Amino acid sequence: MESSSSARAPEPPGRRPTMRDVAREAGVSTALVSIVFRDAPGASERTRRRVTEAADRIGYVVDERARLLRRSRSTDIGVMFQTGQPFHQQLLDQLYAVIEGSGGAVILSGVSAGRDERTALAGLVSYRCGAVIMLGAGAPEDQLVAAAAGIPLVSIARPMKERVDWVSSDDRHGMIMSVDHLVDLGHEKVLFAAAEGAAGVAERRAGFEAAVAQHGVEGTMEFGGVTEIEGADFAARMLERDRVPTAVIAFNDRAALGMMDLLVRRGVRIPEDISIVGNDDSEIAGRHYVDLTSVAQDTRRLAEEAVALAERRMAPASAQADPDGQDPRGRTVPVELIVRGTTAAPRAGGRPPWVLS
Amino acid sequence: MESSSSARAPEPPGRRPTMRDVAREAGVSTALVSIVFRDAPGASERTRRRVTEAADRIGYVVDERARLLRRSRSTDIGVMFQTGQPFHQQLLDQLYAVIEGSGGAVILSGVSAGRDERTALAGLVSYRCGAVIMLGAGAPEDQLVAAAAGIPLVSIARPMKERVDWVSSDDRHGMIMSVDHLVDLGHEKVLFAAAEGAAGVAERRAGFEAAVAQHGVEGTMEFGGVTEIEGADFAARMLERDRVPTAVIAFNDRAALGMMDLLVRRGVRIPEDISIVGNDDSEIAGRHYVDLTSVAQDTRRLAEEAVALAERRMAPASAQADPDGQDPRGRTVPVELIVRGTTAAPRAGGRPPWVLS
DNA sequence: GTGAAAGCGCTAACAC
DNA sequence: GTGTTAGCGCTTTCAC
Repeated sequence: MESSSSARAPEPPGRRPTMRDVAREAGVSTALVSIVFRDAPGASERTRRRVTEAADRIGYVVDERARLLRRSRSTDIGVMFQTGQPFHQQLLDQLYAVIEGSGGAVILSGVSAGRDERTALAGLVSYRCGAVIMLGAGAPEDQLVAAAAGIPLVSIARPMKERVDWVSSDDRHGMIMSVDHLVDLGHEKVLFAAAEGAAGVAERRAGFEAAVAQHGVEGTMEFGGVTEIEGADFAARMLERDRVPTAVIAFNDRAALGMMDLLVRRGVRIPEDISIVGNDDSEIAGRHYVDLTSVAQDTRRLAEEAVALAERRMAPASAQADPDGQDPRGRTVPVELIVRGTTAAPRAGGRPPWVLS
Repeated sequence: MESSSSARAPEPPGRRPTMRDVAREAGVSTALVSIVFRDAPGASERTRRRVTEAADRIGYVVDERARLLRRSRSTDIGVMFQTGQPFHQQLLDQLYAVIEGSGGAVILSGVSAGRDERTALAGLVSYRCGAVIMLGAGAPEDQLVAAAAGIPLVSIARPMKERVDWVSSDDRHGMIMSVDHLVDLGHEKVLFAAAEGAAGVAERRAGFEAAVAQHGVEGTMEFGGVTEIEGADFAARMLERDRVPTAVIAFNDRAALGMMDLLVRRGVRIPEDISIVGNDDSEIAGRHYVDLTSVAQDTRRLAEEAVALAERRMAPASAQADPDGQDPRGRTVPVELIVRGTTAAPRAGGRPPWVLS
């Protein structure tokens, strides 16, 4: 009893069909089969059909390994992402769409607790990707460059210094829009719950400072973290004080969610007692029962720009778009403030002791 | 000005170093280099070091494509996962650990809005994985088998009928433990907010029915969904009724979270007014400000079993562990009930109208 | 331990 | 349009 195969696909004893088998079955040459499967010019419509039908009949599937090996200069794009990061997953979706939409292939490599960025990059290098797009890379630029062993790198959501291309949201402007919005509502004291070491911290701090200075309102920055639990802890600490701000800008939606969760449980009403602004506009922010005002990143655009950058570096040097040499390494993508239910004008004489007098 | 390379890695004019280059640099044969990089027997410790040092010097990285192509029977394991599914990401982490920990390689393929399971599988097939592990596959078994084109399939968290191996948590038992726990606390009327089409629904329903029958308590099943928003909607509908149960078992943690969120905002206290049990024990359930009683899945064990199954099918037919032919297709992994703060004894004459009289 | 040689399945250049 | 051919970089066998 044969128990090794679990499919009904017609499978000759152990061996997978190759192009040669297809050629024999269709009565043509292997070169023709190759042309058909590459969608290259040089075969009539009728032959094409004849070949694909023969391939289907014997269950042929093109062998990507051989294909890759042969066209030594690969145009596949490697993508390094952090497992469990919702935002990375959104970007992944977009990258798949952009790259595969234009006929390219993507090779994934995850970063997790037991698998660092160097390991992830090494895997990608061993597949000889034409370029690698990194989502939220954390390692120092030099290490990344070294691990990439000459393969061009593009970083999303993590600005780089000089040797790696990057594309990132306009965090500075997002922060300015957030402050503008809160000031428009009448808030006079705004708190930015920042983070440390996270992507875009510097830009957001700068934007915050510029905006509060411009409006002449009181702005303070504290550490609020990037996860739900850090946000919740931050909110708990905040409630222990004598005075609580009327408006808080969280570093991201996850932290905002944690804050909201704890505040609600403590009886603080949002937005009656306090206004909250998130960052990222993650999928959860839009849910009707969360309804969080947030700065939306344009993930589609981020993906597009990153792929464009990657393809530019993959292209042979002769085709480099910028012959002047000194091309900009970074690009910034516009963001948008999505106003939802967690922000409103501060209530005159709100509800002490929650509200800053 | 040379602007094509973004690394300082020593890179001979355009060409990447190959094994031959390493052999020349180290003054040995290519066969020896191959032995060293495969960790195969046949080289002295001294030679090994000489070779690896030479490789480092010229920046050699093994070419996985060629390697794969050459050893035609690949033992790489393909993993198909849904993007944006937190639980899949946890499994992914474990799979990486288990597979790479034992010297194997994993190839990822994501399923998202614009990329269906057939496409994801096709990608894996074209890389000639030795086996594919699917996380939460949704397509009908026949379609999956057809798309796999003869490559053995293993499904995690989605029981299959007969042609595909699977491993799944013991959902039935998890449900029984949940009901037992609530009954122990004194609840006499329990509601199961089930889902439709989700993995393990049948098992959970069966477990629920068996448990309530055994305890002689009143158990009802309704649709509660699998996402936060569905959970919140469910809770809203629940509150509109005259009588509200004292204990609810959510289909998963995400739905439980949505329920809790809405209930808290409406002033219902957990667990004073109502007890909630989740399923999955996702990372968020353990956070102190959520503190959700939940049925924990053993992701490590799920990964291990799946890999074992995959490796068994990859092995040549002669080595099949079960020569009797009729081997069990599915395996079940024990779960554990993690009791946290969202469950407690019902208060005598709770707080109408929330509590079922 | 070494070197030579065959070949994995495909692509691409060439002559027909 | 078609067939022939030479590798891509590696693994693996074999005689030395």
